Amino acid sequence: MGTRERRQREFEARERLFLETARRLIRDDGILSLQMARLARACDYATGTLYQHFSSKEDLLVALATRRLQEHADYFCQVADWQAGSRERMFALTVADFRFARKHPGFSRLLQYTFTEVVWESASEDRRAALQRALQPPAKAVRDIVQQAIEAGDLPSHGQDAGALMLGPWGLCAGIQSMIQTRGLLDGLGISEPGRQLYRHAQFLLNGLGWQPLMDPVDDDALSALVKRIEREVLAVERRIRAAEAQEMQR
Amino acid sequence: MGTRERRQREFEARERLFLETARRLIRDDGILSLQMARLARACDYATGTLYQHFSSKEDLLVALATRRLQEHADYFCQVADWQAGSRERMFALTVADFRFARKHPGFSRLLQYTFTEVVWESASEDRRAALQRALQPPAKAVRDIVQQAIEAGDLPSHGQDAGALMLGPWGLCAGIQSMIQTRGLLDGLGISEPGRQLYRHAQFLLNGLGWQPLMDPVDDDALSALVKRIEREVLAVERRIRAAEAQEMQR
DNA sequence: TTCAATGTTTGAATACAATTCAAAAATTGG
DNA sequence: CCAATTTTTGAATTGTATTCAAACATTGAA
Repeated sequence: MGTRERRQREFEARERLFLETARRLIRDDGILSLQMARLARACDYATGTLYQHFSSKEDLLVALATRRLQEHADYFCQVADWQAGSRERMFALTVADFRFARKHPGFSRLLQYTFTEVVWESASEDRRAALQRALQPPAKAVRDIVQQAIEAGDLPSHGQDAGALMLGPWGLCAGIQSMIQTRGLLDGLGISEPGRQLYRHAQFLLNGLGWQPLMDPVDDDALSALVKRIEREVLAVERRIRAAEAQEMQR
Repeated sequence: MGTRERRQREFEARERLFLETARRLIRDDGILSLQMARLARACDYATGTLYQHFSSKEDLLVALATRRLQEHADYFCQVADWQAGSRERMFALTVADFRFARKHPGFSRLLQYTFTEVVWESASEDRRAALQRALQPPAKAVRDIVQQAIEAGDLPSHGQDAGALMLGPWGLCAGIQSMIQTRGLLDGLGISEPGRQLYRHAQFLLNGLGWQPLMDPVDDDALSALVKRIEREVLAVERRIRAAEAQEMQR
């Protein structure tokens, strides 16, 4: 008797409904104006029901970030599987991350907000753990690229493990993206074309790590060509995901 | 008749009182439990008076971040004046930033929170502009180091201006620090000693930029010695600042 | 089928702070 | 000294997150 399982499935479906609706509300009106009561109403449930799923608003935000991160992660993992040299694939992650942020600006802001003490510490331990779990596949994808690069002789290990080596490219990307997010910040510092700068510095760092083949980050033509090539591939991946999503919708 | 000026001075003094008290309250109880009414009471003023200074709680947080940034900036500018090679000075900024974050963990979290859409966009235009102004001196200090390095032949300009070149080291530092801030995040990814990793990757990036003299970031002894040396100098600067502050207190 | 026990949903009530604003107090200038 | 003006006050207002007692639904034993 699958009553318990059915219940469980229904509960999960309702949670997805809440999260998807929250996402839509945030996309339309911003994080600032998300209200628990409105969200519940928009899903035709009472406020209290929402609290069966999420212990607080912050808890919901972390859950939302986790869900979006999973999509981001799929995207990421597929980029990592791209048939190309290890350095190109590593760089492609930076491009993918940047483009994802461009395409879903709300998500990047939500993630930035999520990792803030105020939100992170107000969420439940379970939600934090779930987000950490969602972080594992993309982290593994990156680590694998690093590992393969070491094994192929493209990257000297420097006596470090793959996790340590990936922190730099990841941190660089996250840091610059976060600056880009903050309206007016880079303009105020007189820095233009931040996306281009991100790409350049990612290449500078890979050069510094001795990741072969070295590339001249200020050879704009070569860099643009590479980004274009990656975008073609990334777009293809995106289309595949979108198709898979559409199929799931139909079910 | 200096009545107006006196008023002005008193108003500014009161604002400082509010900000210093807010800082203390946040240090003791965290950002989460800062309450406008409590803060006003702690300063022996009515809630309404607080709103003469700050248009909202977020406005106050941005003002607070600005004030702390100014201290950070002094620290920074003095590090930049340190008598040493351009590369050592550039790296010293990373060390200074990391140590400042260690010493004032609340500040780093506040800054992270400040640049979040939720806070940044809720603050008044004036406060945002003030924060941007406070960012100019440290930005100039960094730019100057880059500029001097180019002029001294330590760093190829790559046809880029100093602002563009500093974005990488700055972003790397900000990104990794932000990850360190989020409790459990790096542990969950199996990354240990993140401070050490930050230093290493900063060096990798400087190497990638071709900033002379190149250094081996995984020569732990050399790196530790350099950090120790910088800490000695940085500590000296800190003491000088602390002395200046004490003097100001007496006035 | 019936019914007590158990679990779930509801939304009005509660709680909590941020923000406002009318009245009181202080200051100014004539 | 006083009327006009500015500043301060803190209780009232407002907006929302969160709770919880009552209503409703489900289950499984008799």
